[in-house]
Amino acid sequence: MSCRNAEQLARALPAGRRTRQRGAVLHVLLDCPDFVSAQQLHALTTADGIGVGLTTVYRTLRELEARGRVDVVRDDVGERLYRIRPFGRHRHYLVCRACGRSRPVEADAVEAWVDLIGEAAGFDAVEHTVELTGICATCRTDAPAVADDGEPL
Amino acid sequence: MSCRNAEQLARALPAGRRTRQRGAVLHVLLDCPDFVSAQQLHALTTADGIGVGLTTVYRTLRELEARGRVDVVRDDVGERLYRIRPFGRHRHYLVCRACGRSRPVEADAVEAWVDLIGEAAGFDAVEHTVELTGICATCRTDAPAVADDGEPL
DNA sequence: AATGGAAATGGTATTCATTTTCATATAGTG
DNA sequence: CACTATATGAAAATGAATACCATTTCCATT
Ligand SMILES: [Zn+2]
Ligand SMILES: [Zn+2]
Ligand SMILES: [Zn+2]
Ligand SMILES: [Zn+2]
Repeated sequence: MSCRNAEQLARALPAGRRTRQRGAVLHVLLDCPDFVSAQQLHALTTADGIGVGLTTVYRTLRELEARGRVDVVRDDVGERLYRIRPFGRHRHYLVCRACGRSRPVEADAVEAWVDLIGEAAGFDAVEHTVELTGICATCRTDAPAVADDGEPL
Repeated sequence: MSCRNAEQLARALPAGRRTRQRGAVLHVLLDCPDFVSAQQLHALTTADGIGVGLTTVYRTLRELEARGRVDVVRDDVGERLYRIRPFGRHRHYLVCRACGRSRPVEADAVEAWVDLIGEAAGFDAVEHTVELTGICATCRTDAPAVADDGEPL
């Protein structure tokens, strides 16, 4: 596997200690253009020969999530999928249900809306989850255009 | 348990067959002002003496979800929580992480945003999940105002 | 370089929501 | 009433995520 910008980001992640395992998870994560599950990460590190325990993978991801270095979505089964957060600010994604490819979307409008709603309701520490899924143009033309069930949410 | 408007909505739910069990689940659901889990529903119907199998509860909920008669959120553990959808249109909620109470929020802005994003990206059948959590005014004054971890998403 | 204690690791066992299976019961029609 | 597609539900399976805990490793200090 090739390394793109591991050094920069690895240095930008002031977690607890610098261990071989955390490095491995980060390394793999940095080379994943799309969302991956904990299990996939575990398999990938193993394939790399670095071998990180499943427990540690979960722990590292939770750590990263708490520090806001990854974005998290859930697939249709409820499984958590992780992706390195490109910049300081968090992002929201539009994920294709057919091929799984995702693209970040411009969500300033939503961020503003969230602040407004929270304030209006008198809530503190408001957090939000926003997920978009659909069928991308490529998959629509490839596949028989069946929406599986067709019920738009 | 008292029944509020079971008749109206029960008639408004053109599922497959009209069975005692589906009626029971609906009945309980209609009397739940806040989100409940499948397990809770199962317990409630049992407490009512109506006794609906857990399998059937799950099946009924999936049915209701497919027909858009319930809104669904996930708690922090990933567990699904259901709530009868007040009107035809789906709603989004602001849920208190401390007491669990929820209130629907005005989300037209988000609905419009979703349409825009989906169209711009050339995606079909775009679905969305929007969840807001926070600490309500009541819980803030009651509890030691600790944000648990304090990291706003 | 040696040390010591706190932090991190990871194999295994466990939890627990949700799904599958499949034998039985029932709604609804004629 | 008989008949059949449909629904039910107990039990078993699934699988992500967590708990446990003995062992290892980082790293500030001597
Ligand atoms: Zn696609
Ligand atoms: Zn956001
Ligand atoms: Zn509250
Ligand atoms: Zn919506």
